[in-house]
Amino acid sequence: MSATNEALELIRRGAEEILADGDLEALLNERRPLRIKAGFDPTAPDLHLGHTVLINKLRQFQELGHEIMFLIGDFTGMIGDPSGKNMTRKPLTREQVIENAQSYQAQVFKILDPEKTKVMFNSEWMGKMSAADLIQLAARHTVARMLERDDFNKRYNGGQPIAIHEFLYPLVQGYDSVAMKADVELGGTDQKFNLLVGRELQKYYGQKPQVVLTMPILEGLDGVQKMSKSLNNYIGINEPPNEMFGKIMSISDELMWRYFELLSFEPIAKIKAYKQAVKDGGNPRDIKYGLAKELVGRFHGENDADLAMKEFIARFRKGALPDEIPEMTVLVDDGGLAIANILKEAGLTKSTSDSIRMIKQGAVKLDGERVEDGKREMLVGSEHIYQVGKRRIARVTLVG
RNA sequence: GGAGGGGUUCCCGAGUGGCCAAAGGGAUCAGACUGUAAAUCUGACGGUUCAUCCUUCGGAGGUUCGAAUCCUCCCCCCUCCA
Repeated sequence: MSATNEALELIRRGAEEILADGDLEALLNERRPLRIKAGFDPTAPDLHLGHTVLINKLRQFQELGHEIMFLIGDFTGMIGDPSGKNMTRKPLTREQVIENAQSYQAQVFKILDPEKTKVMFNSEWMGKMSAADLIQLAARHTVARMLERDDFNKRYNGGQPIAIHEFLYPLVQGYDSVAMKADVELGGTDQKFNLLVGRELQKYYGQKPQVVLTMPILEGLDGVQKMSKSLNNYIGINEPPNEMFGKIMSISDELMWRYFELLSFEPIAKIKAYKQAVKDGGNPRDIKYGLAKELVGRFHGENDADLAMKEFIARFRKGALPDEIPEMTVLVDDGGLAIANILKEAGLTKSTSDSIRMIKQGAVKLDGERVEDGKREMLVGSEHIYQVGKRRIARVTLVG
């Protein structure tokens, strides 16, 4: 396989769409570091694995020796991107933008090599643009074409307001490509329209139109809806190793392959081999261990990943207690307190009713022994390990 | 401004005077099983002094022995017309 073909295979991995694929091949054949652009709204500083799909792709380009331009849309952030939203988003203040941008970088450099990443801000050129320039830019696009964009279309037909400045957003994003002389721009599938505007504008400004590469939106833990914080089906990249490991192990065996494709750096051939192994009767669990270890290792280091795996096996396969059990004290008024109440006070259950339900279901253990009677009183001064289900554990001391 | 439809427990959604703490689904949690916090099956899912009593069905009043269900006013959302 030629170097170009090898690169193409890597770049195409997981990609939803590449426009135009032929252009990409031609670019790669130029044998020079390509200028790869990806823009980020400085709004969400709390990244989860879903966000990393795109960043991983950037990293692949980086490894192939291309120049990554990480664009922070500080100027556009002050406008507010309406993509995929049905409502006009409220703009950010200058301070928020700067703060978010820094937090962004700290997280992104867990994947990208900071030495080889150029961080740019679009206020650099947009801030200098005159009103006349802007109107000229706006003249490059028609209302009808803007209305082709799905979300604009829906809102327009649905009688929802579209503010004029929202039309400017794709134009500004497109102009960024001009200012940056981008060879390739990456974005989520929801960004496709905006990315294509970049091609149009580059042509107008006498540049070769950028190749547009869109990446799919990653499904969350449920395997159906997109990963997002508000749906609470996400794995945050700043989550503690044990938590992250457990969450990855909790995805379905089927979803695991999707995560391999989009999140793992293992070569495709190896993933194919895994699939075959499972087909031949191998245990998908063991392969999932590998995925969990790789991802935890990426964000916390190999050591922590090893520890997380050991703890997972000990706890969930062998039913052992975790290494570190949170300690807490519960204040008791008169000598003793019923177990049901202790669980509630210790925060192991939501309410006394919840405690009673859990006990009924056989979920509660006291020093490893199943609790049958929630009314049983424990005395002041006693110290025991209370457990609700497999995951909620605390060493509770009663004090008077 | 006019006409109509609607706001129910985390979400969707049934319920039109007592059998309603409120069907069903989703999410969640637990148990069993297991090859994993997969899959599957079972159960729980307002609070409490737990076979009791209390608080919930947009808000405030009212009718009634009794209301999520009927009446009055108010707030919010949607559809059609102007």
